[in-house]
This record gives sequence, C-alpha cells and structure tokens, in this order.
Amino acid sequence: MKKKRPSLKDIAEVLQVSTTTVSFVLNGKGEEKKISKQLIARVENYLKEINYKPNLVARSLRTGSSRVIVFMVEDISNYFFSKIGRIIEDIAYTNDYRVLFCSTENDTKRAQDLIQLFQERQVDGFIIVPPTGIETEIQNLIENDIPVVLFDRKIDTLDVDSVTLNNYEGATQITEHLIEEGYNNIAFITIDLDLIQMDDRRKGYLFAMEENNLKPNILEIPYEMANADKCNVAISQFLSDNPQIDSIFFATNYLAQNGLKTMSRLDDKLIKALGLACFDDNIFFEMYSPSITTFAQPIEQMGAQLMKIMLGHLEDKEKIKTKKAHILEGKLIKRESSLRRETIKL
Amino acid sequence: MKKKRPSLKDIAEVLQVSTTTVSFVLNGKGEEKKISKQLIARVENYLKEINYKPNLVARSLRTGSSRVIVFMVEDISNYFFSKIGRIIEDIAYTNDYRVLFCSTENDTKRAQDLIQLFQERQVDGFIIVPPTGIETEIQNLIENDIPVVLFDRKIDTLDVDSVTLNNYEGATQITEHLIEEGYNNIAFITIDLDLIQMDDRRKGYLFAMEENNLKPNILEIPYEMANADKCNVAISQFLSDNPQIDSIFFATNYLAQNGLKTMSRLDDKLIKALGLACFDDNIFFEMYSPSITTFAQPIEQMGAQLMKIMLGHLEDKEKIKTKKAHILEGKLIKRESSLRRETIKL
DNA sequence: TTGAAAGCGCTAACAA
DNA sequence: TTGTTAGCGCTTTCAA
Repeated sequence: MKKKRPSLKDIAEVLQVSTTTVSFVLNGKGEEKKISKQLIARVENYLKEINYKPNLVARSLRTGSSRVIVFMVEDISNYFFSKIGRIIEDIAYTNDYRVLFCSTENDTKRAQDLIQLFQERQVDGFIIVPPTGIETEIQNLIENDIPVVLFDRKIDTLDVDSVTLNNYEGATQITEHLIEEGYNNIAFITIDLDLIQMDDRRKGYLFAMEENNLKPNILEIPYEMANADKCNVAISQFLSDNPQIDSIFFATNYLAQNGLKTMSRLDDKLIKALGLACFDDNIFFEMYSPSITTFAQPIEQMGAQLMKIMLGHLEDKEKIKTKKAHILEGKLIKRESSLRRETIKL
Repeated sequence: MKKKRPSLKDIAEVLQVSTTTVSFVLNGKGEEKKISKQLIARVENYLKEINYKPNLVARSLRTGSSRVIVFMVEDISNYFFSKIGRIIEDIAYTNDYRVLFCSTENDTKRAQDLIQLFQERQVDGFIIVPPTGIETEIQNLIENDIPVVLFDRKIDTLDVDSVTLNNYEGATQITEHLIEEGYNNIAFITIDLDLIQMDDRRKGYLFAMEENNLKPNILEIPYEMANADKCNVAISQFLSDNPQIDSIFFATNYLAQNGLKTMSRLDDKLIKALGLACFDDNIFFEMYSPSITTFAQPIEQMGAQLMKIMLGHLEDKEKIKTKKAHILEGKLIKRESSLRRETIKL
C-alpha cells in the first residue's frame, strides 16, 4: 500500500538524465545553467505528471535552512497574539515560509528550552515576545546568524530589531481622555511583572495624572493571579478600600476582562457607575454593555512590520545586527464606558 | 563569530571512538548495545560538557520521522481552537513532539496545499478539523501510514478516528432548556456550511421543537458573512421579519458574538428582552450582561483524548485504520440570558 | 550543455 | 564490545 515517494534519483533514472539536471530544473535554474529548452520542458512535464514533491527535510539538511519561522509568544490562545499569529502566518505562506507557533507562558526556562529545540531543527528565524532573563539565548541566536525580531517588548541590551507599541503614549491618552470626561480619581490596575511595556504604561498614566495635579492610585496584581479567579479578591478588596475611585484604567485586556467579571458579581451598578478603559482592543469590548473604551494596537500593521523585517533579514544575513526599534502608534477608541456621567451612589 | 555546531563525527574524533558509539550513547542505546559503562560515561560527560545538540533535520532525514504533529483547524485565532491547541501543545511537548498549528479557513484548496506541504516535511501525524472535499488527501495520508485524527467533525467514509462533541444532544438540551424557561418562539441562527456538526445541531434543535409541538424558525447565514459585519444585516432583517420570536439559539460562538453586537446596535432592550443561548462557551459569555447561556465543549477532555489517540497511533503504526468515533458529552451552562422573564415590548 | 560525485549529519546493518 | 560504512534525498562544485 505504502508507495514510496519518488526521489530525484528515481526521476533522473526514468528520464535518463542526471540528478543534477533534474535538480536545476526543479529549482528554476535551468536557463541560468544553460540547459536546453527541450530538456527543461521534458523534465518539467514529467515532474508535473507525477506531481513530484521534493523532500524538504533533505533539502534542509543540505542547505542548512528550513524555511520555518518560529513565533514565540506568551500564550498563543490569547486574542491579541493569535490574531497577530494569523497575519504572520499568511504573509509567511505567501513567501514560502512556514510558521511554528509556541507559548512560553512567560516562563524563562520554558522559553530557553523552546529556543534550543527550534535551533536544533534549523529554523530560519525567530519572532519572540521575550520573557525576562532570555537575553543570553537571544544573543546566542544572533551570534549564530539567526535573525530575531522582538515583539511587544524590547530589550535594550540586545542588538535586535523590535516592533512594539507606543505604550507610554497610549496610557497617557487613555488617562487624559478619562480626565477630560470629568473623572479625577482614576485608578490604574496592572500586573507586577517587570516588563518594559507595563512600565511604560504605568509611566504614561503617572505622567498624565501628574500633569493634571491628580493623585495616582495603583493596584498591582501578581501575574500568577491575573488570569485566575483569584484576582477577583484583590480587585474587590481594592475597590472597597478605595471608595473615592471614580474610574479605572486596566493595563491589559485580560485584567479588564477579569475586572469586569469581578465588578458584575460585586454589584450590578458598579460597572455603569465607574469610568472604565483599558489597553488592547477585543471584539468583546465593543459588544459589552456598556461598550468599553480601549487603546487598540494596530494588529495588521504590527504583523506586516514584523514579517517585513524578518523577511528582510532572511534575505540579507549581513544586516542582522541592526537594533532598530519600530514603535507603532495605536488608537484610542472611545466608547460608552468612559463617557462623562452622573455620579451614581454605590 | 559563527561557530559551526559540532557534529557526531567531530565528537567521535575528539573522543577517539566511532560515530556509532556516540550515536548509541546519545540515543540511550548504550546498555542495549553492550557498550562498556566507562565508555558510556565518558561519552555522556563530553556530550554534556559541550552541551551537544544533535541536528534534528539530519535525524529526520535518516529516520523518516520528524516528531512533529500538525494541528490543522479552521482558524487558530478562534478561542475554542486555540485553547485546544494549547492543551495539545503541552501534551505533545512532554512526549517530545512538537506541534505545528495552521488554519484552513475552511478552504479546501488551502487545506490540500497544507497537507501536501507538511507531508513533504515528513510530519508524523495530523490532527485535522476537516473542511469539505478533503477526503482524498486524508485517505492518501493513511495509505501512507501517517496517522490522522479528525476533530470537531467526522467523515464517515474514512477509516480514521475522530473526536467530536455530541452536537445533537447539546442542541436538544439548549432548545429544551429554553422551552422549559417559557420560550416557545425559538429561532435557530446557523451558517450555511454543509458540515456534519452544524447539521447535528440543527437536527437537535428541530427534534426538541417538534417534540414540544413548536414551529421551528431557522436563519442560515452564508459562511463568508459569518465573521464580517455583513451578517448584521441578515440578522436585523430576520429579526424585523419575525417579530414573534422570543428567543434565539445561536449555532456557534462567533454567530452569537456577532448577533449580540447587532442587537445591541439595533435596540438596547433587545438583548434583555429575548431569551439567548449558544453553542461553545467563551470567557465573554460569562462576563456579558446578561451573562449568556451556552453549551460548553469539554476542552481539556477533547485535547487529552486527541493526543491519547495520536500518541497511540504514533507508537503502533499497525493500528492506524481504526475508525473509532469518540463522541464526548458537553455541558449546558445555564446563565441569565435564558432565564424566564417578562415579555418586554420591542 | 550535461553529468559525476561529494557531502550535509545522522542511524543502523554488518563486520570485526 | 566497538568500528566501518552505506545510505536517507538533495544541492552544487567541478569535470567532461
């Protein structure tokens, strides 16, 4: 039953030519190598006839390249990352590259293992959302001429390109928008990870508050709790400890989601009473009632930018060590949750 | 800068042994092949010392296996699929397999290309959410002894295992639940794809309606429109054409999301006035106000089941042609959206 | 204009 | 108990 797939050699035999000839034709180098038109046609026809598919593993072994790009993120089932993943996947496929997705869960050890693993498989490039402590591995990659592009977070000590959002500006815009709408006790709920983008968002918030002579109020939730029901405790505790708060700025999408859940359980009116906004848009925020104001990342643009850089590196290995920081601008999407409203007694 | 990674041969040279010895030790076959303990130790120490990583591409070429499993779904950025993907990924990694994710977009041609592509890369197994018309390619895979497990939808004409949900039962439960809550003009909004699971859901709905002497009312939305804003038109048209409707059962998660969006735009009160339920749970539905009743698929169980079957096949190629249909049971999650309520005039 | 042959790094049958 | 060696299927240099 198992029909062994024909190899180059088999074809050469049938056609009574050398494997070299077949290989050249296969790779479109027929003309260049001055193989006669008739021969090229004959080989091409036969290849098409038997629907020949070269063994890509063998090719990789020989060429040292696999035409595979790794997209390593925190959690591939996260809306933002999976959307970006889809865009990258599409661009890659049209350029005859494959994309391997994987999740680090912000676990340094796991990320290190994954990088090693993929290096063994000779992947051609890495697009990475770097967890902390991964510098050495990434350094090692570029030393070995394997292109790396950082995404979502940059690491200043490394000579690699990065594509990130202007987090500072976004956070400032959200905060200022809330202030304009009449809120002045704006809380900032974030996670305790030592990540540059989180820090930028915090700074943006602090800047806007300071500029307007308002007193900042920050709740830091441990990362391990961020996705779990446990963060509800922290949030509700915070709310009852700080009754003066009139609005909340959530530093991430999932914090906002958990926050909304918590608040709806605590008190129905809470969500409508507070001004709300968060980072990272999501189909849900548009549908929610009230719809939620967000700062949207330019997903298509980010995916396109990432692949543009990656494909550039892949074609021209000379320019790997460039360290260009591409900082994209997002967009404030004003929705109901942040509109000026009457104060409702809780 | 670029330090070529050492090969088996290099190591054999340094150690003054043969590559065979190194290879056997590397693959833990030292004892089995009766290599002396001292030699094994010496080789192992050196391997560890230089942190040797074998070239997996070469190994694949030689063994014909890549320790890669493909997970091919409709859209990897879909919540349900990406969650399952994460679970599969974890199980695979602990078994020393890698997972390649890709999206077919229900496009037969694209799916065919992808299967070919991965076959060229010698992947070891496929977990596939099959689009229509993919039978031949899958048949071809199993003829070539490459294990395939179907997921979400099964194809009766193929000799492959499948893991699916009891869609019929789920749809019946949802419909009966709505009826119990006092709704009797229940609309069923679905997509026009000729997919077995959609058909089962429809049948479950029809069965429950018939059993209760109620008149069914079905809106079929073209798949191309399902994800776009365009489906809003169809839905709002349907609603105004059928004012007698008191509740809606959405056949999928994304239909419900778009439906909610449409309704909230049409009329604020609509969502609270109608009884609502849908297939596939999602974090949003719990947070939404009102929270949405759903029929949840047992995600962990599905992922585990899929990998159990796949790993079984991978270990024992003899039993590939089994055609076992694993039909898992989901769970009705009753939430606010389907509770009995007063009729609100629209 | 085409072909022979080396070799990418690894595994495993066969020799010794 | 260990080593020699023939490939896996492909690309590419060098030779003809």
